[in-house]
Amino acid sequence: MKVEILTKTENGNIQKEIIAKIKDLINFKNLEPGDKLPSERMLAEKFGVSRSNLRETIQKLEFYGILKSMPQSGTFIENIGVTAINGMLDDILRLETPDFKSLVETRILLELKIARLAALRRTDDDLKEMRTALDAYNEKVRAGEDAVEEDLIFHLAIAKAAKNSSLNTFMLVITPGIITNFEKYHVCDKNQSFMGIQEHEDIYDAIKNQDPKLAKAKMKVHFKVLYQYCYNI
Amino acid sequence: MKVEILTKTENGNIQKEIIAKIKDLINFKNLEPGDKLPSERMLAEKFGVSRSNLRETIQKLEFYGILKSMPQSGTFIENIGVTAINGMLDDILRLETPDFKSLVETRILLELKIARLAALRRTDDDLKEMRTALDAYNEKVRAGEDAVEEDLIFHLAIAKAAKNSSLNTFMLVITPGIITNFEKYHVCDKNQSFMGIQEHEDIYDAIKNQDPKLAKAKMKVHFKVLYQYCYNI
DNA sequence: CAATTAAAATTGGTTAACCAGATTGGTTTG
DNA sequence: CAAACCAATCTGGTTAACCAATTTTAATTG
Repeated sequence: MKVEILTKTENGNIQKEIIAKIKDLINFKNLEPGDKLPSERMLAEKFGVSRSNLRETIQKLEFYGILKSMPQSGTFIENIGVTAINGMLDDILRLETPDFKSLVETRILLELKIARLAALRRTDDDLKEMRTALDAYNEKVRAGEDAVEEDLIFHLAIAKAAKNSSLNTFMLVITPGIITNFEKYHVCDKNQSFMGIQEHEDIYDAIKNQDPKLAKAKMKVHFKVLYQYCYNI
Repeated sequence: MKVEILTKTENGNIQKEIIAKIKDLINFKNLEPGDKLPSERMLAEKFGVSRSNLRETIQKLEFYGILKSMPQSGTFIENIGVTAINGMLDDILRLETPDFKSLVETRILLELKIARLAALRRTDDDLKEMRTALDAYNEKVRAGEDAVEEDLIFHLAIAKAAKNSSLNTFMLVITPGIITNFEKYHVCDKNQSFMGIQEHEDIYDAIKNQDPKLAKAKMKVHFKVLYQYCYNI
């Protein structure tokens, strides 16, 4: 029931080892925020790992805002306190690969908010894109074909209309794991797709009429089956 | 008002160019899901970029579940339809660096859900960790010192208790941007910290008593000031 | 002795060479 | 003729050499 996302299954362990060693370095050597880390070459040798692996790990910690590499200068500890850094590093080390349940739970949360925001912020162009996606979906379903992709496109169109780039990014990050599991466990069968037509139209209408409460409610209906399924798996 | 997160400010543009070229390749050469991409060396030359840049981009698309590299074998297109891939690639290309407003909006959404889940799922160990973090926070505030870090640790402890790894990851991803902006715009002044003591205690009590609704409500109170601030910036 | 400047060493980033394993095509063999 | 096998080749991953810019050091000069 594990999903390969947000963590590299391969280098994951070696990366975690490196992160732990960096944490030790910061604590043991009493490095303070703003201080410079030893050079990549030195650290790679000290840790007994390749420089490329070390660089990948540093990039990951840059992504989490803990380190910052300056070209031809060095890698620095971001200007947040050592307590916070320790807490975040512990969390990163403890992070597991999200299971399907986590993904679905999170997706529903995101999509409910997105529906609300989309109803509030959608432009006419957004609406047009949603309509196009929805038509493509309906056509596929009526033809009795698989429409998981078209479904996805519709939901991404809504996300775009919500005008929140963080939410958009998270939707994208979550999506592949969802799709893979859908296909693996055959979550979407034909019947559900047919029900989906009306549910999608309801969501679309609510967003069109700029009714955030209704949009969220209709999205909730849409996810009800998925929600229950996810909790019985 | 831009935050350096979720996108590399530097190689961002070159990466987007590469992604666009990969998209063209898939569409123009009619590559289907499951197909193998040309080798890294070939693509690097064809695109006129360095192999390392190409590899970084491929890893990013692997992260989004669009490509999959197999050692000593090749890079393959994941088994999702070409429509979905096009939609996702478009989205990735359009992704902006989240602004502060997006971050705060998303953080509040995540934290409200997290508070609810934590109240439902917290173990006694979780509670102990939260208590420790909270004590550290209170002490700092009462001493008149800055307590942004201790605040963060407390919130991360709640997130841990929510037992949802996706939500945990997203909190971590969002956090650095929030901290940076907090410091930049002096969001947290001493008065707010003092109010924070009671607010935090309320959240803690609700989670301790396993009252999800109250936990969410108290978290909402806690974020009210931030929310308003965020919408007036 | 202090200020200046130039050169040498150090830095992260990039490029090219190398590696082990998977793939492939042709050859051999039953 | 088909199946088994082996070597040449191609693959992503790794390592080492290289680059340009920065930082440090030391020599020079007023």
